[in-house]
Amino acid sequence: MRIQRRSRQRETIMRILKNTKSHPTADWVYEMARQEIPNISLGTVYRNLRKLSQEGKIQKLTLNSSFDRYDADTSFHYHFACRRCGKIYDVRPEGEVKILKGIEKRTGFHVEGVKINLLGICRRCKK
Amino acid sequence: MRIQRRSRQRETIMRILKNTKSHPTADWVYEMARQEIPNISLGTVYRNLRKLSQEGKIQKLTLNSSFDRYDADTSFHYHFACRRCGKIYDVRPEGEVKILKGIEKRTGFHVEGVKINLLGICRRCKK
DNA sequence: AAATCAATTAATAATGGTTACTATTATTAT
DNA sequence: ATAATAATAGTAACCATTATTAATTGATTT
Repeated sequence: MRIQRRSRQRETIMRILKNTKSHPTADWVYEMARQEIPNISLGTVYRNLRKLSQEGKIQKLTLNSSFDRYDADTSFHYHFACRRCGKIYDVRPEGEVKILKGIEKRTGFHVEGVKINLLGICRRCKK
Repeated sequence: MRIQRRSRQRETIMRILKNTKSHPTADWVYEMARQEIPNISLGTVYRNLRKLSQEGKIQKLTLNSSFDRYDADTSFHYHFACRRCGKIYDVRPEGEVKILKGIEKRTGFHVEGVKINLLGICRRCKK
């Protein structure tokens, strides 16, 4: 496609994603979008999530192999999945960014992207 | 199942995985196993890969969302996927292990597992 | 404002990796 | 050898995602 055209569906999907921190699945976005656009198609949700992800406006998360999640926060951060409650938490990086330089130096690879996924028990479930 | 029983199929799958560094897919393991056991079933491959993974004898990698890969090296290390040639490289950790302590300290989470997946261009493809 | 044209959509079929099912076979203990 | 049951082969089902297609819609041009 040459020209980007606006559509109510895509803008709704983008707004839904921006207004949540829950790292939702495509199906969750679909259900939310249906409350505004009852006859929106699931394929439309997937197509726009893919498009937005390719444009770098959102981030696609592949935490487990069963389904993908989406995140409107495109800044560099990690994701922590609680094994008990299933919630996905954001983890802000602190000094970890410089490890990438070390990896590049000793491997000779050009590192373009890093995904750091943590699994464990969140603070709330520990109690 | 209560008692673990031996099977030629599972032992073949385990040996195939141990003898490669290519982080193969289930289908690749299936094709290799068929050279020894021509009528082995793809379901058997999947079932045993899952079982071996649950027992901690192998590692399941979820690099992208389309299919899983398997690794008989269960030691802690990262994976680098070359965007051009598609090869998966192992990256040995150096000082990075201590970042987990920092993450645990500042989040209060109990971190049980970490997956670090890198994407970029490998040294060979850079030339 | 009407016409135009391609991007976008809704609806649905298809895809592909993985899992479940079931009758049969194989392994281990007795 | 027999009994008990784990494991298998073959196949169907599952399910998230993608592709297809005719219809619609949004921006641009006349």
